[in-house]
This record gives sequence, structure tokens and C-alpha cells, in this order.
Amino acid sequence: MNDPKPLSAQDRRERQKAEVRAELLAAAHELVREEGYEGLTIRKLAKRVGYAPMSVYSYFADKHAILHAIADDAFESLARRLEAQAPKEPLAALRKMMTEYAAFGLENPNEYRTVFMTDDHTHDPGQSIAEPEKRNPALQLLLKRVQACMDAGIFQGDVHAFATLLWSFGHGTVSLLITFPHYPFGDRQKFLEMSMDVALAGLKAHPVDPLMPPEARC
Amino acid sequence: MNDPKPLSAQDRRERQKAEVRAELLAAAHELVREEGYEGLTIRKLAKRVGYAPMSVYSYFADKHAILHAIADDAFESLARRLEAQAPKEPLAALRKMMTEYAAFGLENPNEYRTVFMTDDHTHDPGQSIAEPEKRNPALQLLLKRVQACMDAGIFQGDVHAFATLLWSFGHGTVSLLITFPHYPFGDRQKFLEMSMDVALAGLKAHPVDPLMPPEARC
DNA sequence: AAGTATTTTCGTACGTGTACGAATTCACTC
DNA sequence: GAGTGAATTCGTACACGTACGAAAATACTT
Repeated sequence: MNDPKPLSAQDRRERQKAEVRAELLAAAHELVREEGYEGLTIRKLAKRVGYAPMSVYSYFADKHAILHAIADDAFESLARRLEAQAPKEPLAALRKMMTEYAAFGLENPNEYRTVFMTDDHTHDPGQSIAEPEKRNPALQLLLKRVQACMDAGIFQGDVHAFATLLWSFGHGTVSLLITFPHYPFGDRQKFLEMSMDVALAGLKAHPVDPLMPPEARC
Repeated sequence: MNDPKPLSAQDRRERQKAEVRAELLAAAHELVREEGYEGLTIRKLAKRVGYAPMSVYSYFADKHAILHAIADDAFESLARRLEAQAPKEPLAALRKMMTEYAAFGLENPNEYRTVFMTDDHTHDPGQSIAEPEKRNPALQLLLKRVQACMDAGIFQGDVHAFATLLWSFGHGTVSLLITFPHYPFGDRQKFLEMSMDVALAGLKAHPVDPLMPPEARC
């Protein structure tokens, strides 16, 4: 209602809220580091920051939101790592990225699971249509690397479709390795690399049509 | 300890136990049909068959085991369906199977999730190494169809590796579709078919080495 | 038939996520 | 300042999965 300034009182409130949220998140991180993923409970978290258990829900919709926020941090650091080590050759960069992504999933199965294997109940309706691609920095990078390959004439077809397929195949491999540690995949690293090579070979051999008509992409 | 006959008293006990287990499973099925997947609780299940809640644990290790048993039934019927509709042409049969498998996953996301996207804590140690491939009838069929293609000379390479890769790719696609219903995959059916075609193209183009040395396969 | 061992049943209790709504704090107007 | 409306905090309570171990039922031995 106020035109010239958006009422700095409200701003301060928001800043405060963000601070408490960050404090909660830090405590959650700590708790997970100390007691493992299962060790994080709302009650323990609340006690650690001196709040009542139910107060946590003023800052996070539910427990899953906390775990997701933690996992997002991990993916952020993955994205930094991915950006750091990019071979010049576009195809090599893409391949390297896929194997790094996979390695991350295997090293951080909990985070991988909460972000990519758990129901996406974040559907504030009327919200963006392309949730994970927009929010997950690793997926954003994937698009970039695929685009670079196309610019170099290594692949052709629709970038979004291509990246989505590659993500699908990579995700399938990673998630199976996570879920079935006793299945005879043989050497995990070998299996991952074979997966990626077969996927890339398929994408090279088969035309990749756009998934969506041009006007539907946001 | 008894040589000639394994003591029919124990047998009867076991039969009885199996009966009660089946009764519990039937009640669980009913409950899920009536109130949905989340509607199944140990307490409700016990009440329905007239037992105390804790008695259920004499027949199932935990809640997940019940869900898994229910899901296994669904996969059984999938396998029957898959076996029924097999084109003569081996490659067409394999393709058909993949799309049917995927369709099943999308139509039964809860069952798919409990069997293929949830931790494999069924690790009675010293147990079979190849859990899902042995237990899931759909995966067994996959091996058969892949073998048929190889017999026909359509593909070559290691059958187990080939099937595992195909499963990975199919699973990746299905599980992403389940987990991110709002991601812009475009037409789901189209996306699935493109996935499968790209996967098959890759497997055709790229050599598929064995995952395991010959002596390691059980 | 009596006694002993073993298996099966389940009463109690704990810690969990979180719905609900009352209590409290805060921002703002007069 | 006092009063009012809105946002924030949290006390209480519920249903959940299930650990633990006592109670009851059953099987086996003598």
C-alpha cells in the first residue's frame, strides 16, 4: 500500500526471518554431520537452537524441506566443482561432467535421494513448470555443456530434449547403484562409464526431436 | 535332526503361519484399495484381522516388507501381461516390453517406488548377490528378451550387461517421470519412446562388455 | 501326564512428524 | 502511550512405526 518505500520494517522482519532460517539450517547441518541423516529430528533441531519444536514450522514447511535445503547446499558445491574442472574439448567436458555427477550421487546418496528420488511435493500451484532444471545448478550446467557440444557440431537436435535424455540415463544408473548396492553391476566406476558411453552413442546415432512445441517452453 | 520325515507338526505350523500371512496381505491389499497407499497403517491392518498391532511383526519384518509384498503382486501381474503380448520379432518384443514396463511404472507409481526406488534393506547377509534380477519377474523376462535378440543376431555383447544397461535407462526415465510430474518432458508417451529408441540405438552402436568376470556370476 | 523348551502373541512405552489453535509478540494508527 | 490487527511462537495432542520383554500357547522329552 505504501508507494515510495516498501516499508523497511517489513524488510527488517524478513531479514530477521531469513537469519533465523539460516541459523536453523546451520544447526541442521551440524546435527546431520554429528549424528547422520537419520539423526536429524525436528525436536533435536529445535532444542539445539532453543526453540519449541513447532516453531521450526514457521521457517520450513516440513521436515523434508529442511533436508532438501541441506541437499541443495551439497549440489551447489557440486556445481562449483563441475565448473572448475571443465576440459576444453566440449564432448570431453560433457563426459567428465556426467561422471562427476554420478560420483557425487554415489558419495552423497542421502542428498541425491532427497533431491532426485523423493516426491516433488513442492508444487505451489501456479509455480514454475520446470522445477529441477531451474533450481538445480548441476542441471543448469548440463544444459550449458550440451549446448557447447552442439555449437561445436558434435551433436545436433533439441538441446533441452538432449539434456533431459542424458539426465534420465545418468540418473537411472546412479539411482540403481544407490538403491541396489548388492546387484552385480561389477565395478561401479566401469559400469558408470559404460553407461555414459552407451548413452552418448545413442544420442549421437538417434535424432533428438524437441519435447515441447516452441511456445510451451517458459 | 530327524532324518526320515521333517516332522509334520512343524510343517503344519509353517502352513498356518503362511495362511495368516496371506490373510494379513489380503487385508493390506483391501486397505490400500480403500484408503490409498498412505492409508495402510500397522494399527489399522491389525485391527482389521483382529490382532494386536505388534503381532503383525511376527509375519512381516516391518511396514516396508508389507508394502513390498503388495508391490510384488503387482509386478507379478505385470510379468503375466508382458508374457502375453510378445511380438514375434525379437527386437519389437524387447521394445514393446520396455514401453509396457514404463507404462506400468507410471500407472503404479507407489508400487514402482517401493520396489525400485526405496532402500534395499533386505540384506540378510550371505544372501543372494543379485537381488532384484532374481526376484522381480519383469527383470527376468527382460533377460529373456535380450537373449532372444542376441540369438537372432540383432545385438551382441554380454547379455547381463546389456539388460542391466537397458534397465538403468528405462528406470531413469520412469523414475524421473514419477518424481517430477511437472518437469517439461512434453508428451510422456513420446518421451518414453524416444528414450527407449535412443537407448537401443546406443546399445547397438556401442560394444557391451561383460560387467563381471565369468566366475563371479552366481 | 508332567515338565521343560521354544515359539507366538501382544501390552506397554518411546520417540517421531505435525495438526490445531491458543498465547504471545510485534507493527502500526490514533 | 493505548489500542488494534496481524504475524509469530509454541503447548498440547494425535496417530504413527516399532523396541522391549512379559505372557500365553504350543511342541517336545521323559
